[in-house]
Amino acid sequence: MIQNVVFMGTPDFAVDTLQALIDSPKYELRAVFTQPDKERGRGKALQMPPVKETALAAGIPVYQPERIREQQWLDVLKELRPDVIVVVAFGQIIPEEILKLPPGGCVNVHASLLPKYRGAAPIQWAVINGEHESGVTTMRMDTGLDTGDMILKETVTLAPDETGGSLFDRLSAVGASLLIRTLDAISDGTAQYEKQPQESPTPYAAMLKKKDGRVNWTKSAEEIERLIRGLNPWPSAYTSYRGKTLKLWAAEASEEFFGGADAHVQRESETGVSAIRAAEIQAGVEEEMPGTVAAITKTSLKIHTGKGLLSILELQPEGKKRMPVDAFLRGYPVEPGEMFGAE
RNA sequence: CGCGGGGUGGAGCAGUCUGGAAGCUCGUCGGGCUCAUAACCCGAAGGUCGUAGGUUCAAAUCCUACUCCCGCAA
Repeated sequence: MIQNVVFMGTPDFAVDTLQALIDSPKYELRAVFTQPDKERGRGKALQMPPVKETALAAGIPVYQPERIREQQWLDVLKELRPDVIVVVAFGQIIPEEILKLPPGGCVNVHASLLPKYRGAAPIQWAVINGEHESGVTTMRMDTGLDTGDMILKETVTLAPDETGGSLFDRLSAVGASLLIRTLDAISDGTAQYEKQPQESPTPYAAMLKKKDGRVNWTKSAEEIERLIRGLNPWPSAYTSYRGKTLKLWAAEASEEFFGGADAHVQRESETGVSAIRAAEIQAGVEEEMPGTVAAITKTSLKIHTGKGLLSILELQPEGKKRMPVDAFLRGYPVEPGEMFGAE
């Protein structure tokens, strides 16, 4: 039987789950732990984490430890006497003493089908890697990173045009309901704990850095397209054009080729990319280099990649708003053979 | 006071430095051509040049303040 709950979380993803707890009549939310306010935005103004805003609006006490592992916070938690601690994207490693404190344990909501995509950015990486399905897993935390015993799981199917943002929203909602069901199961003693395998079948889903969004044009058009979707809306994929940053918001891989390029495609599939590429370089066919403009019409812009053409659909020049590609082409006369991503 | 770019007909841009008739590529509307078109030809409408004030014979352009949008950084 559990009643008293303490919540730990920080970003948007945690808000749906927090709200579900606030709305739940069965559980009493004793306190919310979140990261300290940080300087954000252009003005350098101090801004509170989304979780804090939601908690304050609901009148829940908020604690913002700089370091949760310090003794004082353990003391605070002991006094709160939580039956269970719910952790959703908190952003700090929780020490073992706290993990062991609540009788019901520390329950984590993770946005992937564990053991796949352990780490801080499972949503984006699932899209980037072209997964056809992903989901949310709840688990009882242990000292490893996302390695605890799994309790409940819910699968969602990824749409062909799924973006990091759209999947984020869906999994956020799924996570909220899954957590409540998980608490119910723990509370009435029906929860089943399933051990995870030691090894994850996927690479660790590391926190995304701005730099991860830089497009490597030697990758295939499909891979680049997935990167653009996975990093939309944050941190966004980008390249450079005429010395300025150019964000890419939407694109599609295109098998379409033009004019004499058809011959190259045929040969590429038979003899391999590198041989053809070498021959082309030798022949001075620079417009075939990855990153160069392959074809332009009034409403489309196709760029050579390591494999196939990438048709840009929506982009955003530095200092401008995002715009569809046809609008971009009206004001920025792109030349065939011009290079993207050159610096 | 973190750094920087920008606000010009419906869209995207040029023009600002070197003040002197509002421009380009599109879109829209009307007409023509075509089997056909996000094609081509002819014609038209549509703008307080972000706001307020200042300098000047004259301001999109120079000066001041304000406001909104965006990129970087965090």
